Amino acid sequence: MDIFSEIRNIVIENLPEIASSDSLIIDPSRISVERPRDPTHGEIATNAAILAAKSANRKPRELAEFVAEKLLSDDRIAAADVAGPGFINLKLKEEAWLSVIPAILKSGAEFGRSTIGRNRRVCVEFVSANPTGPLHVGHARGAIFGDALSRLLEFVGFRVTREYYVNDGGAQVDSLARSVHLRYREANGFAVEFDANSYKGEYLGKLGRDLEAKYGEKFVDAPEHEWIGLFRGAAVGAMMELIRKDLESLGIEMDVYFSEKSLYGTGIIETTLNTLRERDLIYEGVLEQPKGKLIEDWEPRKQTLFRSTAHGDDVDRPICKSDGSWTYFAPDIAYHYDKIKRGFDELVNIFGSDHSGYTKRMKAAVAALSDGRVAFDIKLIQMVRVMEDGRAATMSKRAGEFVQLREAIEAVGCDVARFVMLTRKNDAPLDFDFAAVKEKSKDNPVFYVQYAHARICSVLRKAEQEGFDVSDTALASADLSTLRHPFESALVRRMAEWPRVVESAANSHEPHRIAYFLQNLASDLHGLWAQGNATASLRLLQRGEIATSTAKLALVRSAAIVFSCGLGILGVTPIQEMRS
RNA sequence: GGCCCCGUAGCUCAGCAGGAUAGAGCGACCGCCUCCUAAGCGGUAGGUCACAGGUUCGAAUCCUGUCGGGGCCGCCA
Repeated sequence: MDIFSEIRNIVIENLPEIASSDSLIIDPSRISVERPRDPTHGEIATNAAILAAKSANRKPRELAEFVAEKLLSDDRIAAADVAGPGFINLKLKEEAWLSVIPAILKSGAEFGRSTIGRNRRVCVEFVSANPTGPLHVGHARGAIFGDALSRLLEFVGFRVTREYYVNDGGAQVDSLARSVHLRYREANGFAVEFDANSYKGEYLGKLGRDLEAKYGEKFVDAPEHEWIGLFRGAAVGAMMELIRKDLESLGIEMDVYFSEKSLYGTGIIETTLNTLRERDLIYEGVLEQPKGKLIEDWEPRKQTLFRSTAHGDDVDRPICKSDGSWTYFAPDIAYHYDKIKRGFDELVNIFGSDHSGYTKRMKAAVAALSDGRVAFDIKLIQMVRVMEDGRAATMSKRAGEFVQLREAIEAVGCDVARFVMLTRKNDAPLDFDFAAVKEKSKDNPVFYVQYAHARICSVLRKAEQEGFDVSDTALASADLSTLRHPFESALVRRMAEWPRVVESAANSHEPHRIAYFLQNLASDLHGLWAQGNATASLRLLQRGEIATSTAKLALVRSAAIVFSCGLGILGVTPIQEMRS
């Protein structure tokens, strides 16, 4: 049940009649039905008459009056006034708002679920960190964002595949293998001599010792080609195991780990490129030197290029290096072609913001290979600055002094980490402040929301002890007519917005909206609660006032359901009581 | 030189595919516990929405340009 879409439907139903002879042509999606900022403008305002006036060839205000009159006949609408350039400001009967409470109690965690996904299949690719070490806090943001978005999309009716693209085919994993070899030599009693490309992290030490235990000194002085493949495989396997555990500690489970290496030597890349070649999107050519960026040893070279400019990119992109081997772009194209062939209706990629220059060519490739049929969104995740003692900690993977995800999770807990990471829009930088995040106060949004939920659980426990039937079925049939106070009304109206918040968050791929909504909901709840301190009649539990108390319990219980549902989308466990 | 993101209150940020007088938290100031969890609540102060044009009945929101911050730009992924 979404009261806003119901009202919206009524409004639209009442539009065609007035314009039937004049061929009403407006885009229904432009009609807004929403709560105005200013409460003096009613409770729900719509611009429908303003938009319709043009095609109906009538004056907006006049048309608005006409529609308003008709809307009044609906038994949910208490008042319909025309204001400004032709807005229709509606006031609903209190019962119409209150009906959201039994609706929530009856549908439980399903309240707000929608079908806008229409069972379409969407592939959400996220993390995809190179398998060269454990995840750090920066990766965690993308991981949490991707998982929360996946949950959100599932909630609105998409069939979601969570996917991790493992970059196990490039030069980086060779460097990794060499670093492991150094550690292996170390385990054999040799001194390690790292170079600039080495991964120096301690986490490779154990792997070196394991390999020493298995192979002794067999590969200590052996030529690289004898051990590189073996070491690379062992290293990637071990690193992916680390990463899998890190994700697990965040409550994330991927459905598919797709290996880049699996694309090589199978003809898949060649097939993909042939598909593009048939569309005249592959050619041999020479790129110009990028202006404004000095490249020491630049010389024009003939390369195999992808005509990404045909699909909106700024320059065409190389898919072969000068020695003829693939660039990273070639397997990437093949990988996305594979996604398309697997039948996804939509693709979403979560990238670090340093990939911003990569999005256009990727979109060009998907558009070309799917003939524009597959929707493709790329969300760029901005930096996380880890703050400790008021200053930013540094993160450098190769130097091995990055802030490991594991440490952060152990310090603050998975729930806190998840919520905090989702309190910013994806394209805004985020400060992760260890001190603030551990604080148990209003400054900490997680606790603020959790506290609201716990308070409700607390009063429900107490009510049960005092003999109330607090089951959802019992509360759903409560007489709610005593809920008249502004704080109670505010909470009800907030909950009524939940379904549309879910939809807008899902449509825009912005899970942070859920987090913001929950903070507002918590604020409404705490406000109501505190009123009970000053005014006895606003206390939720009142001796002897069974009907009144039951109505209030129904109100807050439905709020608890919304909290629980919203936190569930964020992947955060709602807690029952704050006392530890 | 080009491309992408960002610029909203002292600070950190929301603002829902344009809507009416601009929102929250923190910080500042003033109040609220013999009473369900004060880990909370109420109130006051604080903004030419970077700037200049344009589209529109209507712009923080869309378009163009300027300034400022960040990221990226063949043989790393």
